Amino acid sequence: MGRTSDAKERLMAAALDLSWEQSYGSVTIDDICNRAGVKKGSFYYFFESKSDLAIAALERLWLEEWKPALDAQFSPSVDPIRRITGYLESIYTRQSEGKVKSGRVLGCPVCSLGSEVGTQDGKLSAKVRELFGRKKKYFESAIRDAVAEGLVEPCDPAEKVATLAGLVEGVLVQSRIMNDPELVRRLPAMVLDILRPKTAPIPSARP
Amino acid sequence: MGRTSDAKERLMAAALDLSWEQSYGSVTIDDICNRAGVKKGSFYYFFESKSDLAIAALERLWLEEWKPALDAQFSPSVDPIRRITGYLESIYTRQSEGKVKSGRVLGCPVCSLGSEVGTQDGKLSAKVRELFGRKKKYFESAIRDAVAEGLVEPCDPAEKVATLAGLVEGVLVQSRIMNDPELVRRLPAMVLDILRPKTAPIPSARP
DNA sequence: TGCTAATTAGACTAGATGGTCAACTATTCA
DNA sequence: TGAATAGTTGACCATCTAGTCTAATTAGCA
Repeated sequence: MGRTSDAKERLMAAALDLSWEQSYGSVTIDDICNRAGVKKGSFYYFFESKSDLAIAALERLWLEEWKPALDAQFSPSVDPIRRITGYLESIYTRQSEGKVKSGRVLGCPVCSLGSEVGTQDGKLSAKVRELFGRKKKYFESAIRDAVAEGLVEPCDPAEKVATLAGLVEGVLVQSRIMNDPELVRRLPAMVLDILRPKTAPIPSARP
Repeated sequence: MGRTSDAKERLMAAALDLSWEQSYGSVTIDDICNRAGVKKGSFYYFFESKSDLAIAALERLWLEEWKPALDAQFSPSVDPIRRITGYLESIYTRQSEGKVKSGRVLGCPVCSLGSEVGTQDGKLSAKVRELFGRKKKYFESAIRDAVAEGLVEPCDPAEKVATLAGLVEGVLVQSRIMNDPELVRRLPAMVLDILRPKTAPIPSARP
């Protein structure tokens, strides 16, 4: 009963895109409404505030993009080391596609947003931490499996993941600042240099 | 001739502090003026815009803080590996002091600012890149020296530095988002795990 | 078909923000 | 001492922005 609409979805997509292309703080509610083709009255019908919208947009990002991509890349049917390098390669693909489309390397939207609001918006940065926490589990599991299969030296998976996550996020931030996808391209090699697998990881199938 | 003032300095310091504690975009010119104890008329007497001020503030940060600290830490009289780990330890000291003072781990001000304005303010992000470029030279030189002294395996210093810089910036961003200085404390160990020095680095003198 | 709830349009307000300006004050040096 | 110079002040304006409110519209359902 009553009419239906995808305005809510469009608002979430617009908010995420704009904060990624520019920055969370510099994007106004009017900007978001314009990009989404939605009037402000509708915005406040669906969301309480920009922060509220951003939290919803992050959860949507997880469900629609990150989770499916991670589930596919970190499938237990894939060699543990290859799960990680394959994922990093897909990051490179996305980033250099973005550079072609928008002329810019945009880095990780969640990380940029998190760094920006980390000291201010409590609920929003809690959501950012939540997403990172979920993502970390994929890496931890891959490293645990790699250790179990004797592919890498025994180590504390949590510590290794802290190093890897730091490196990956850092390289993405650098590539955003430098507008250079080349850094991201080298990410798999950098990570292998940290993991030092005993045998060369199984390369991905050529499509 | 004419009256003198340190208002310009106070404005630069206030701008840097506020953008670090919060974010560049969310800090208004009024905020900066209030923190500096300066009226808006004076602001526009010294600077054309917030962006103009930020550029000046970054150059000041380099001259007053980064350069002296780096010159001391990366002195050729210090063991090359120890230059790097010593520098990372000093980062940890600063970050955990900040956490005690302000209750927050603030990360790297230049990196946060760079990530935020990277796609928008051309001149400002050029200044950010310039600062990173200068800093990189210290690391490259240390690694070249380490290779020359046979402390680490031969490698391309530029590539190694890209990895190290990515890791360091990434860990700082993560520590800001997580508000956890512990990550930064582990940074020297993470970096040693990448450099893999053949002999244990010479520990710093206990004061 | 018409009822009803879901959605939209868009005008409106209050306050924040960037930016200007002319008058004012302090300092220095000739 | 008194210009000339360097810096300060606060009022002022136009614009932008978040947020509100009401009347109109539309889609699902009986």
